[in-house]
Amino acid sequence: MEELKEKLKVKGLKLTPQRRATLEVLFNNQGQHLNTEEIYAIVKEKCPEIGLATVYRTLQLLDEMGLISKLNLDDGCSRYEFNNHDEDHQHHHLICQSCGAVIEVELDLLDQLEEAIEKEYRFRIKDHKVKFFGICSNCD
Amino acid sequence: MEELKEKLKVKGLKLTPQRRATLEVLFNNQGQHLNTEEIYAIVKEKCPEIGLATVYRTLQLLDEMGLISKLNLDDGCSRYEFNNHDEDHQHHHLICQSCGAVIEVELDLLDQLEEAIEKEYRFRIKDHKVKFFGICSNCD
DNA sequence: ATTTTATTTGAAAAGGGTTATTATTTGAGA
DNA sequence: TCTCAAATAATAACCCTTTTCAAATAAAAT
Ligand SMILES: [Mn+2]
Ligand SMILES: [Mn+2]
Ligand SMILES: [Zn+2]
Ligand SMILES: [Zn+2]
Repeated sequence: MEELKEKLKVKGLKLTPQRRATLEVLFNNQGQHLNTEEIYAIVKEKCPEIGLATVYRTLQLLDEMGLISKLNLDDGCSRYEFNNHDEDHQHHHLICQSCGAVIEVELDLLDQLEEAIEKEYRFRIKDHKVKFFGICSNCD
Repeated sequence: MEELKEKLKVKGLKLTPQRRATLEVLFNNQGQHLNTEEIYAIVKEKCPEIGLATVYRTLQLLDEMGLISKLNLDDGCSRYEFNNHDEDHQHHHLICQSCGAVIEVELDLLDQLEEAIEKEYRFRIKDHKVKFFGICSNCD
């Protein structure tokens, strides 16, 4: 939360109750992948006067600032999750093609691939998004 | 094209000129990542009577059949590319955060990670989508 | 504490990619 | 050729997201 305040100040932006509350919802729901409507519903509990447009704007802002990540599950809406600073990279996702479950993968194991890319393509990697599709243990 | 005919027949679906033409456009524009409107415009050259809704339906169908792949670049629309059967997996993409360039990566190098996932999570991997974000050599 | 000012907000409208509807056409097997 | 389920074109509807704009407000200046 202090980090949010600092990053906002640098850009001349304000720390509002709405922004604070929205970030708190993401922080308190780690491991889930909530869409904007779901986040809106939860934020309203603590911040009943907030508007849906503000939630959209805030999520966009928090994503640009790197505090949260957007996730696309091809279900017609954007989903978000809190960026845990303990992990140095965004974690990977396993998506079950049978039941739709989304599983978090803590393993990174991309160092070899990233090194090869940086060398071969002279591309400086800042971030990545990795999704694996298949059948989860419950469905197998 | 023969593969399309076979896969359609299995499901009791028809091989129409519209489907044929749409797949040909993707085949003839490999290396690009066209959105639906762009594909529609090109298909119209050979198939002027085709409707936009048919292009949407066909791209969805070809994606489900595994003949093409959908790509999300967070620019408000879906993009597609032909699945080259020479590659056994979908290739990775490098996305420049400065100029927006999209670069194809032929290296796979995910075997180690995929093996670890199959073992540790008992998840049978069928496919993957991997995007790297950073700065390309032109912008660096 | 008061004033100032650029930023932010809520409500509602607009936007825009995608999907659904429906009457008509058509591919492909009999 | 006949038959019929599947596909199409045109258009309306859908729905997630962004924009608009007047009012409110955080935060710096006084
Ligand atoms: Mn996650
Ligand atoms: Mn590609
Ligand atoms: Zn499953
Ligand atoms: Zn670039």
